[in-house]
Amino acid sequence: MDDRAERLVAEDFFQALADNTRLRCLMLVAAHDELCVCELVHALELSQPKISRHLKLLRDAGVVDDRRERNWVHYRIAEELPSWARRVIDATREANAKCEPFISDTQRLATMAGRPGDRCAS
Amino acid sequence: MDDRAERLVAEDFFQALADNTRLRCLMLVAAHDELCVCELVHALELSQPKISRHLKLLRDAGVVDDRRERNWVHYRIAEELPSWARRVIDATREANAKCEPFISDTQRLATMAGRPGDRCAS
DNA sequence: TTCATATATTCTATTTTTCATATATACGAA
DNA sequence: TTCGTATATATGAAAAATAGAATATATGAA
Repeated sequence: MDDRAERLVAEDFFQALADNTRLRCLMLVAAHDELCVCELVHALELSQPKISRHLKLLRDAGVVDDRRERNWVHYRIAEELPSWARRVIDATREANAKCEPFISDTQRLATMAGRPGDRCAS
Repeated sequence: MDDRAERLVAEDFFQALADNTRLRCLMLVAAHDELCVCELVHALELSQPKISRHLKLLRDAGVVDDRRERNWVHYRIAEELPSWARRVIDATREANAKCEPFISDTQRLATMAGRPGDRCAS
């Protein structure tokens, strides 16, 4: 009956960002257009179930979209994300990309071998 | 020994915003330069201890400053707040000011009688 | 079908957060 | 000092979030 998208509630959005694992995932995803779970697992050096659980929360909050391609599930910033929320993510990234743990996350991702698609380092 | 200000950690900042009571306080404070506790209690229609507890959390996170004047304690957005965090708050306010519960909060504040300083309605 | 890889989910314990209530403190006036 | 107003804190219970470990599902290849 009511198929319009729910509006993004600010409290829910900030709740989704209020965890370091989710923030680290989001910063990487925002910087790379699209990343799959195994890339995040490698970059953050955390267990796969932990990454997966937090990605689900981000997806349920409407912050990211997922796309399956063969065995991989690729995550990206949700297209439907309101522009204000997008601006929040961008401002956060600009200010924090040069701080830990985001520097190291980015570096580990960049040097990861065997990435899916054409995202290999060498 | 080390008197530099701690850098604002993104996770802590978003954690501070991840609660409706704190968001409602913050949206009002950001829109009004300075508000005291009793104004927030009136506008949000919540108990004084509850407001006070959440304001303390915002203050400890470095998001707001407080200033005592006679019996009243006035809260404002922290001067030291990094610009990226300020942009986050502004983007949130621009997008959400016309949504509930922020509309009603603003209205109740505007019609509140006996406000301190020269902030009376009539 | 079976296997291997990639990802998701369930379970249970632990930690963290939030709340209402009661009490305490700070300040100014009398 | 005592009172009244404004604000802060302490306590204990309830609710929510997070975690690791084990298990389940999905896809494609053999």
